Amino acid sequence: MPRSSESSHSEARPIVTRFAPSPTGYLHIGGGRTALFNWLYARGRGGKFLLRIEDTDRERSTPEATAAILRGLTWLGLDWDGEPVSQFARKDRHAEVAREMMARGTAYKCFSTQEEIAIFRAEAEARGSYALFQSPWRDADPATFPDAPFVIRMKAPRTGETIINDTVQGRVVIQNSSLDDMICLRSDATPTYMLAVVVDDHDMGVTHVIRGDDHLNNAARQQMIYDAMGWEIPTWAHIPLIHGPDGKKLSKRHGATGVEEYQAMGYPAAGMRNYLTRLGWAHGDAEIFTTEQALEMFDLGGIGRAPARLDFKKLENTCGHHIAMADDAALLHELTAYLVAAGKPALTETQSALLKSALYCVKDRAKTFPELLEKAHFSLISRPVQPDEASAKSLDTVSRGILKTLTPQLRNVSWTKDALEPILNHAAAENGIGFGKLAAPLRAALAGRTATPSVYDMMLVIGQDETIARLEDAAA
RNA sequence: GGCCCGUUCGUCUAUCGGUUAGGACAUCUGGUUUUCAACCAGGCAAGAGGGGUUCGACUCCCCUACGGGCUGCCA
Repeated sequence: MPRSSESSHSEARPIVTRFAPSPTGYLHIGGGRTALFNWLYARGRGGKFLLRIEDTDRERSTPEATAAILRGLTWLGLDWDGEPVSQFARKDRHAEVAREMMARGTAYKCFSTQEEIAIFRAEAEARGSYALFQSPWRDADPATFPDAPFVIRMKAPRTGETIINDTVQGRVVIQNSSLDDMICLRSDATPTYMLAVVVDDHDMGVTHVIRGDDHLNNAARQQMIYDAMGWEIPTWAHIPLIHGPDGKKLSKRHGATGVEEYQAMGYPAAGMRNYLTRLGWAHGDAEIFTTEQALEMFDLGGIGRAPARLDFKKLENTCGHHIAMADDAALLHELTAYLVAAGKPALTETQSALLKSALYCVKDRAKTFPELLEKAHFSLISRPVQPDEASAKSLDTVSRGILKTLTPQLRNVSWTKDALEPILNHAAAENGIGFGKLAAPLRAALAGRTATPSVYDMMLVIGQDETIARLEDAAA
């Protein structure tokens, strides 16, 4: 089975993908990647990307979780077509399909109670074997039906095999004898996941089901429903889950698992998209690319079959490239959103303006927003500058003396690097020190830090008056 | 237990029977330097193990080991 054959469907039909999370918590990073793959595949081909909230589990579904998932997707820059579909709202349609399956003879009423099933399983276990539950009602005469609650079960074929032609996993053969008659409609007439997902995907016109490979086995059961209804089977693409650095399934103990946590840590969305796209997918040697390029390149054939591990170092590196590539205005805008997400104080107008003019000399040095802010610290502070412990050491008596004689020379110069350079070089030479020795107290005076952008850049960004004032403060 | 999927440098991966097994991140060394970075040059580093098939296997088949998933009136 050649993996390159992406679709058995006609190329003319527009592609429709979907992301279908259950609203039981925040958007997991793995879910975010699944959504991203679906989005890239559809959007890159002029197709539609739909959103469906699988809220049939009324116990665990919450509107807060739905809101968090939508926020997470929005932050990642993934937009969906139309309104999100509530699966629960479609329960009547699901029940209707279950009844139609009965009419077609591909489903039946089962009156076995949960207790009976539990006993059946316990007995099998006691014998040391494992047996699928076989309902005695599968071929029962309706005349014998009791007046009791029932579920509707799929009348699944007991022999033969079901073949999943998966774009990622290849040809997967499941023996029908290993599958039981799954419940489609519960005794309270609500649908199970297995039924609902098939009905909804069919009704929504989904052409490509791209989801985690924890659903690979489920695909066989779902395909049976497609067959039972005579519906066209979508193209399957079961992608491996993301694992933690230790190779185990990604969980809380590995650190952040929620997409919004990454926003709060200060990773730019574009970098996150790039990293997540490359995690488990490759296109030759392409590493750093824009979303437009990703849209252009993304294909199902490039998805690997092995689970990938999250690597924060590479995430940071990727994000660093994207911060450096970003447009200043856009970067400032995202930085502002980051401050909100991280619960940090917003920038004043003055700070925003100065930070924006400082971006050119800090953005290619930062991998995250906190780092960017730290590098740009000099542009955000106001006098008097409070030097940190390390930088204070370079403001000794000798250095202050040098600053004292240097400062007046800065009053009547044009404020350009070309004009400033000879003055600072001369000051260093005059005092018999290297430029590095002079730069240290300047950094302390201008930024209160030892690690800063170039002293020239800082001087140019904060301007002549502020520079002189800060130097005078430090020299005093 | 049964069934299904997976396994290339530490990590993400390229390779789709013939390559000195390539790139990126990380790491190490050197260079540049005004601190931190960035940047430049270079180094280290991989086909889980065992059987086949073949003139030739990372690539195809089988077994084993390890990892993951499913096996619910959860999704």
